[in-house]
Amino acid sequence: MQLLSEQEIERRKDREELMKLGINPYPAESFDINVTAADIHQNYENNKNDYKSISIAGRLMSRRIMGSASFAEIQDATGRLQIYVRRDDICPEDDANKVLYNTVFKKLLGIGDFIGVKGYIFTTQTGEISLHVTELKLLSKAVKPLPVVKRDEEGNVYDGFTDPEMRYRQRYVDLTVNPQYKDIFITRSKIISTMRRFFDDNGWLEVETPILQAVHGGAAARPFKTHHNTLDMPLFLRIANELYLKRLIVGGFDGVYEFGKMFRNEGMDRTHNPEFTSMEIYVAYKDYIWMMEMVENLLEDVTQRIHGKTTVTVGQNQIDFAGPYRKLSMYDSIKEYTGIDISEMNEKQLREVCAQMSIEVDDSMGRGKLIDEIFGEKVEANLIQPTYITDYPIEMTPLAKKHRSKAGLVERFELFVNGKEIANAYSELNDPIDQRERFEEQLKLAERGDDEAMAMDEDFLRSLEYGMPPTSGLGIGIDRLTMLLTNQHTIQEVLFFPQMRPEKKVELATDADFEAQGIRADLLPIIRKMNIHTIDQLKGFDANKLFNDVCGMRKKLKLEVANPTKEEVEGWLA
RNA sequence: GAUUCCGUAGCUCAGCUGGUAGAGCAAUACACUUUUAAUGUAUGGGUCCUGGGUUCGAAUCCCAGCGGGAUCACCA
Repeated sequence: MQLLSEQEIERRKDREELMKLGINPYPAESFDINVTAADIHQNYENNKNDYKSISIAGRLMSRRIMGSASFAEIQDATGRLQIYVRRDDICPEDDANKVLYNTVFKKLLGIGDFIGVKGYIFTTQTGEISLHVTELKLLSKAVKPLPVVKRDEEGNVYDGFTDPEMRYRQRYVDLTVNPQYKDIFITRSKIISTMRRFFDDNGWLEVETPILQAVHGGAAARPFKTHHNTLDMPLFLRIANELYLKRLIVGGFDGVYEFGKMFRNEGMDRTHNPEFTSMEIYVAYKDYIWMMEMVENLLEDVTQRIHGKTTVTVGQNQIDFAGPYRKLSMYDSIKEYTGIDISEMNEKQLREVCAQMSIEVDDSMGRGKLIDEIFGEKVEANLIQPTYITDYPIEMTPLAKKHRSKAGLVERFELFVNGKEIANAYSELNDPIDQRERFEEQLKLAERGDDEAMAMDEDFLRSLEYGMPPTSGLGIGIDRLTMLLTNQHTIQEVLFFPQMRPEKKVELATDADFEAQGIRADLLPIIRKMNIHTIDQLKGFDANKLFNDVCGMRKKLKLEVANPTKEEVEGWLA
């Protein structure tokens, strides 16, 4: 049971009328098309002979009716095409009433309906490439009115469909009336397909690893918890897939990668969605130095493919993805942007530095976390052009190998672009004894109250004990990368269906529900008109008031039905 | 989670210090054979987010709730 607006009722009537005329508003058979709107606009001028017998389908997006001829626009997946519909061209000569034009096209079709049309392309007097329609067929009737977004020749938008809530909740409407947003998703798809091809060309294998994990490892984050009935055990939605991909390197693959959803049970805002897409890749016999060059080649390839060049405009900035990128160690970056050398400082001294800079810290933070806070506060936002920050303190990074020459550091880099982290990579830790100690350090942090500290994964340790070759690993957040390359500043714009709170749905009572309460069917229009749509609303009334109001509304609506008796109304509320 | 702004017709939005809700587009009806966001004339369309409170009277003021945006905190 749903409440319908005037226009929705009207369109449902149109649907019925079409059926009465013997026209199926939802025909089953396919409608063959031989051209797209974009093709016509690009190629008609130079190949006019090729456009004399075309068949195209799309959604009716506007109509301008002038008596026995009309202009309208249809929109297919590639864009819009104006169509010219003339009564005597689409109606059979023996139909005196010209039903297809006068009734079907003018009255029973509306904006949003899908139609298929055949005819020939011509150019109107005002110079618009248009389709002169000789055949018209309804393909699907829309019973909800589409918002009408208008644009003039300068591209100014009138009556835009702009409310973010409606755009995200009803993405299908957004994509229909704001087709420019499709480009974001097309680019997103190209980013992924370009990366996939790049990896495949190198002989690395695309793999899939478990999303349901008994131990959630590989990252510092709070997980979603679920339960498996047959096993009667808790399972977690993965927060990372790193430990599984490394098991595959142990198993003998030279290179494995996975594009996949990760799930983190944390805050939501314009850069965080509870599920997000990550790409992780692990390549054997390589280190993080090698990985830097690989990332440069990868991002050059991706930006070339989507923009035809390596420079991308993001907000006010022009960012160049051609390598090599600037490299700066974590300590040097802090020195550069704060003037303070923290490389030799212990936890206590770091706390003092944080206090000086009025950076908020708490007791659960160890040395690594404190450095990360300083970096996040003072350095990160300054890294506009692609910059590798390298050589992180060991405390921050339990899965990376100790630095080959610098004590207390690990071989890790993060790539920062436009002030945001885009990629994270290590020379992977493959010493099982060292790895166990690092996990134990994490457990100590957990005891101090760090609820994101990593859990011990015994099976992963066992795999390392069998031996993992030296390996370099990389993770890239696909949503964030897409935001960057499409110049969007919210993650919701690069996700088709960002997570939203559920829409509140009021359970409306049906006519039968009201009749079950003893209300006569002929009184129902009165009840509805009084905006009583649930049994609870009805029962909230005082019998006297309800009796008076119903009789009053009957009079107001001038309905030819008998008033209920006072006893009748009391019966409804019983 | 905190702060703040917002929620009015299918869509985009007005609505002043409280007095029975307005416009444009869309819809409906009539006229119109080459129009370009926008032809003309007429008509219909509302749970002013929900629930309380103040008041003779609430879209408007107050409180609570729901949903969303923005900023901040945490996280990728």
